[in-house]
Amino acid sequence: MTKQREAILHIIRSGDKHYTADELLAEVKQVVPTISRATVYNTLHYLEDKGEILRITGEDGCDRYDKSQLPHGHLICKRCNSIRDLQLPKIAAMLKREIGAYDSYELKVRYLCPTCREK
Amino acid sequence: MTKQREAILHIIRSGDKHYTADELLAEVKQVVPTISRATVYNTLHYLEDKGEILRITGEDGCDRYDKSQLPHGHLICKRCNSIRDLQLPKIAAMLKREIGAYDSYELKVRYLCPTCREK
DNA sequence: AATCAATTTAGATTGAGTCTAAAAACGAAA
DNA sequence: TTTCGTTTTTAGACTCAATCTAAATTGATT
Repeated sequence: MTKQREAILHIIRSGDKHYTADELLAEVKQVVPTISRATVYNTLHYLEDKGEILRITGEDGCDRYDKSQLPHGHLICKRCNSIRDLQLPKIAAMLKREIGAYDSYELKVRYLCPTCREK
Repeated sequence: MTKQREAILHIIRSGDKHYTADELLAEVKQVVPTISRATVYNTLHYLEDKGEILRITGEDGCDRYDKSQLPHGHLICKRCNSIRDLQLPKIAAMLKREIGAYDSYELKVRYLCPTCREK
């Protein structure tokens, strides 16, 4: 585990933020200033393959990353594109009942987040 | 309704294929050879706003379009990437109960399709 | 220390999707 | 049908997240 990968994983694991690759790049640079964009993507793919993190394909055309390994859905604000985790324990049982065997699911719900609703 | 929009909507509505913008462009050119890429995107956004079609954000970085207006999920084969519609009537009620107000949802389930399972 | 494999780096490249400004098509009203 | 204003289409330039490349660096093993 190189210091670059260590730093990226540490940032993703601390807090509940769902980072884009560019946001991560900016953060990691404070720890490893010479890090390049390619390394961030490289590391994200590596961690995704290992099952350490989860990729969320965004509707605004850029992916975000989630620290959680547990299956869950996402609430995505239609105004600011912020993401919040959404636990729906009954989904898994429902899918198993309706489909039978499956590997994983991805559930994205578009809504207006509390912050944007106030404006 | 212009002939370009008519043609695009007709292609989407005939069959169960989930087209990408580029696939649609190629198809529509056989009917309206002068059509441009911008018109395809323009029309897809127009139809999406009107609720005539549904956009599916793909994990491979390009969107696909679904003729159905009714909210539903998608079964995506992990081997051949084929897409099948998945009707789960109980989802909407569950989401409303858990979240409250929301705009739309997108549910993608990775699985092994019957055809690939045989091999 | 020497060597080979894995990783990082900077910058170029790709490609789906967007933007722009001019041309064309459309619709209403006289 | 002509006129006039609005909407749509068109070709091509542009954007930007993500990928690719090839050279440099780092790491691990003996």
